[in-house]
Amino acid sequence: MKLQQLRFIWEVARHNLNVSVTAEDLYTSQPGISKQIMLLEDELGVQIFRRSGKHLTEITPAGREIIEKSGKILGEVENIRKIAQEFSDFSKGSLSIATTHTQARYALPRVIKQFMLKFPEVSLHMHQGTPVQISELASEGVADFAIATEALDLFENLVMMPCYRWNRCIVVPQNHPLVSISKPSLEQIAGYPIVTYVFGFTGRSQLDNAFRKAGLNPKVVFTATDADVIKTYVKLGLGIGIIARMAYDTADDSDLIAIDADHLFESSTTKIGFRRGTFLRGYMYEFIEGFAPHLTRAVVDSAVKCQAAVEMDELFKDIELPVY
Amino acid sequence: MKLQQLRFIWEVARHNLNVSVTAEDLYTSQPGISKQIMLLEDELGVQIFRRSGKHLTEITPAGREIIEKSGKILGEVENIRKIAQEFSDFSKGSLSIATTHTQARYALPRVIKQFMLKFPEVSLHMHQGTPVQISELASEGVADFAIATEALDLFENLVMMPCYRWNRCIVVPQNHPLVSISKPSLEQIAGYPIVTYVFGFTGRSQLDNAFRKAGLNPKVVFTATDADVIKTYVKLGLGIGIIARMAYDTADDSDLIAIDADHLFESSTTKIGFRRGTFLRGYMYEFIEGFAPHLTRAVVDSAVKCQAAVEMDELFKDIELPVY
DNA sequence: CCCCATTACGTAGCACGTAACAATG
DNA sequence: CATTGTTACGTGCTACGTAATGGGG
Repeated sequence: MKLQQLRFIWEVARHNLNVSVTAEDLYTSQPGISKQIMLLEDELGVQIFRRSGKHLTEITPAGREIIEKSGKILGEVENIRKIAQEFSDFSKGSLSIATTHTQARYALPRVIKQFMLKFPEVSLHMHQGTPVQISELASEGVADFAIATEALDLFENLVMMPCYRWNRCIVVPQNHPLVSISKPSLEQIAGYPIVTYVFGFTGRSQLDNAFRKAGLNPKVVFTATDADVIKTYVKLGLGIGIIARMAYDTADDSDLIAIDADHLFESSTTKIGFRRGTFLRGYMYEFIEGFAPHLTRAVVDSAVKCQAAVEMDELFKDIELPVY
Repeated sequence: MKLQQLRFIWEVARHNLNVSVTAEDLYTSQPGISKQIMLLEDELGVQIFRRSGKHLTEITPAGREIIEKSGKILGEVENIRKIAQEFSDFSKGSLSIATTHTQARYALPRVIKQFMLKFPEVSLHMHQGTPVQISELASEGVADFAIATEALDLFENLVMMPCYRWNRCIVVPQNHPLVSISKPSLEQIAGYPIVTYVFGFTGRSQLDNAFRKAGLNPKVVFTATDADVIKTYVKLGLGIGIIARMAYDTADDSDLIAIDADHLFESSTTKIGFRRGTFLRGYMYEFIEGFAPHLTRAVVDSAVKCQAAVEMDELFKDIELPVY
């Protein structure tokens, strides 16, 4: 049994059992992978993949378990690499963050800038995607951290911790009738065409909940995954926008008026998550703390130890989250 | 990074940093190991072992963590092997049990015999040793199971479950004055020279506790690790014996009289333990259940999931243990 | 002075790449 | 017929064993 054989079966499983694209992705030859897989199956005496003719069709039950263990092993191998680097040069390394447009555009710049100043030798990588993609990246160990408001809790093997709470604002063109109302109601808002986030993004579910509870069915005329696009279409007069408050910039968006909507919607919580069992470099702890000051190294270490969601709740019940 | 490199550093750590004996133990050459270790250190950019001249003197902090992770990896590799074998032929495999003389001689024979009948193709290996050695063997994955009454809870990474409770009896030669007393007291017993187990074996600690609580300091004239030796010396008239009741055989020991001692000592509990995170073959579950009928597959699986000792207690609080 | 790790060196095995082949949809 | 996995084959690397070297206690 070789580590690469384990990597190969794991990667092939990850690539929908397509050996060719796996090979391309790993910068190696397709027959090489094929052969190593067969050698492994031979050594173990079990089929890992079922074949029909010249296609891998599915993973056998044995294969499923073997691949799962392989994933653990590869994770630990990665940990060893990180440990070694941490001890040989704690200031050098890499940090890859998977996140949504909203976070990347509005919440992270300040933190990232500080981080880069403090750790100039750490190379930073940002992956952007949907909340689900983001979680997947972290859960597979491709990204060190996932930062998002939704979907993070779908993945069992992610340790995730609350970072900050935030709420929405309504953005309208300057001459809009809503401007004159100090605290608009849900009903009043639902009277206008709405431009907001796509479902599954940036707390969209909380937004839908509020309207549903009030028995309202507002007309959402346009959705986008990011506030920049939403604002653009609000400026075009397509409707009123509902976006995260941090996405409203007084300077850049001077032709739009923001109206607080704290009284209308439940606040949402943005979380940071990483794969359970990952070794965290020193600078990773510092990044987390830079992003969410209450997440000190000690708190993070405690969070890692939590198994059940209940324990996690217990841990954070006395901690005041920052609010934006 | 190669799996064998990880195995090498792990084994060297296990062998008190002596590369030569490690090589011998692994049936390979000493320079081979040396070189692979250096290659690994080179690749990782960290020293794993500290050297003074030509000796490995200690493990570096980085090495400590790396070796720990390597242990996990090697364990998972072992699991993959077991999984593969389970799926390719569930009736074939091996089972190695580490236990004390007492268990091997009195508790296990019946179970082992049944097991061998049911799984003739599983090769059985018994390791005998002190409770501490036994626990070590299981904790390192050399043995699949540890069965003992003492010391098992010293190892954090062992899942251990109670199997049965038992108590002691006093064995005396036929003409001994104690024979005429129906329920002797601790004081009466302490009046005679005592022959019993060595400290750390077969519930010896419980025995000491009972005397200490009663403010007695009996004269222990001879100790042994097993009941056979104890009985032999009792027969020689060296003193009265205190042994596990199951170690008294009506037929073989007809020249000795056994006196129940349930009323004098707390009962002891014999436990079975295995390394946390180990894949258990089907026949392993069956072995456990054969030994302790309440430890069904479901119960064992629940026990594996327990993290804290409290959860484990909770799990077993309603289960009636067999008593011998 | 013995023990033990490192260095030197030769070889056998194997992982990997290229090219040809076969099967599937 | 395009896509994809397997077989065939050659080669360069490397793990491993033997032998020689050097440091410590």
